[in-house]
Amino acid sequence: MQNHQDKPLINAGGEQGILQAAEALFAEKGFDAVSMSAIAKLANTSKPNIYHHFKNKNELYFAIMEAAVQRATDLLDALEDSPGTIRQRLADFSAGQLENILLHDRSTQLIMREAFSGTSERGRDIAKQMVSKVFSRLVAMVQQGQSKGEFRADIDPSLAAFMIVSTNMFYFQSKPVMEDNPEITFSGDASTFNRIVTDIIFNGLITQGNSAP
Amino acid sequence: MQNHQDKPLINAGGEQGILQAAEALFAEKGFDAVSMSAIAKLANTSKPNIYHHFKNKNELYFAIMEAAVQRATDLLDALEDSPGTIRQRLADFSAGQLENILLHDRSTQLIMREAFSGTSERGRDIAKQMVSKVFSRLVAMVQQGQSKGEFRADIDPSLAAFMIVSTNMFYFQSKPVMEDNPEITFSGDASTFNRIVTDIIFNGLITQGNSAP
DNA sequence: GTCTATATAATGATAGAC
DNA sequence: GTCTATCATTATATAGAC
Repeated sequence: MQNHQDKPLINAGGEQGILQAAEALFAEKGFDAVSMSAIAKLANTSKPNIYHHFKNKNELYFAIMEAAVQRATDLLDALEDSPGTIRQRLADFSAGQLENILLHDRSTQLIMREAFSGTSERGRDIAKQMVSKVFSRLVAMVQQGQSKGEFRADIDPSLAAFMIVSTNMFYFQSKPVMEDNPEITFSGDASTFNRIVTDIIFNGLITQGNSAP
Repeated sequence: MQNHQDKPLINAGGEQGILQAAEALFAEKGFDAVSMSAIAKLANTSKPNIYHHFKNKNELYFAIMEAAVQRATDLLDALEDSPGTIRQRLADFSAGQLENILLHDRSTQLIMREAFSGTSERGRDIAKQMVSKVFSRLVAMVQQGQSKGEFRADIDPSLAAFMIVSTNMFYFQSKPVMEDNPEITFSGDASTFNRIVTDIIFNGLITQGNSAP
C-alpha cells in the first residue's frame, strides 16, 4: 500500500472518497450528529451520489465499521507471535496494540463508540467481536505465563488482560483531555507510557499480594 | 434524602420529571439521538412545557450535566479522608469511586461521553473539570505514598493515578460488553475486582522494575 | 455514475388559548 | 404551568435528466 488509509486526503468523488469523508465525520461527531449532506460536502460530491453507492445511512456506516474492524484485525495478526519470554511477548503485543489504535485513531474511535456506547444496537456486535479478539489473545498469553511460572497463579488471567487493555484503551480515549492537564507529564510519549505500565502490572503479577484475603 | 436521584421513577410532569427523563435518554443515546418529543413522552408531558422550563435543548442538557457533576463531587468529598496507610487510603478512595460511578451510572455515562467524545464542545469543560478533580486527589495521594517511602519513587505519580482511574473507568464503560463474554469471570463483583486490581498496581509500585531502562 | 430538483417526514422551537 | 396547533428548518431518501 502506498498511502495510509486512515488519514485525511479526501480524493474527490468515488466510493473511496465517500468512505473516507464519512469515516472522518462519524468518528468525530458520532452517527446521529452527521448528516448525509455534510458527508457529501466533505467528499466533494452530492447526496444522491452517496445513495447511488450505499443503500442508506446505516449501510454506509456499516461499511465503514467493517473496513475498520478488518484493518484492525489484520494489524493484530501481524503482532501474533514475537520471540522471548511470555512477559516479553505480552509487552510487545500491548505496545503494538497501543501503537495501532493511535495510528488508526478514527477507526478506533468508531469501534469504541459502538462497543461501549449505550444500547444503540447499530454495529455493536461487530465491535464487540473486535474487542473480544484482542482480549482473547491477551488472556491466552497470561495463562501461558502462569503455567510456565512467570506470573503468580492466583490471579484471574482475564483480569490481568483486562488491566492491559483498559490502560491502553483509556490512554487513547483520554488523550485529548489529559494533554491539556498540567498534572499529566507522560501523555506525550505513548511507548514509554506503555512500557512503564506493563512493567508495573507485570511486577504486580509476580509479587504475592498482601491485601486482606 | 429519601429517594435516590439516579434511578427510574419518572414522576409525571414538573421540572424534576423532565430532568430525570432527559437524563435517562441522553445517557443512553447521546445528545443528538434524543428528540425533545421523546423526552416529553417519557416525562409524561408536552414539548412546549419543556420549553417553558428550559430555554432550549442545549440548556436542558447543561442543567443535567451540572447536576450530575455536583452529585459526583459531593460523593467524592465524602471519601476525602480515610484512616490508615496511604496505600489503604488510596485503595479506599479507588473502591469508593468505582462504587459511585456504578451507582450513578447514568450521570457517569453522560459525563464520560462529554469528556472523552470528539470535539463536541458541548459540556466538555465541565466534564473535564470533574475528571481532573478525581485525578488530582489520586496524584496527591500517590505522591504522599512516595514521600513516605511506601511506593517506589521512580514512577511518575500521575501515571500511577492514571492506572487506577483507567481500570475503574474502563470497568464501568465495558461492563455491558464484558458481561456476555464467556472469558470474563470477574465482571460480576466490582469490589473484589477493584481490590485485586489495586493490589496488583500497588505491588507493582513497590517492586523495583526490571524492564529495559 | 453523477447531477438538479423534489418528496416526505421529523426536528427544534413558538404562538396563543386555558 | 400546561396544553393544541403550527412554524420554519433540516433530515433522509428518491425521481428522473444527462
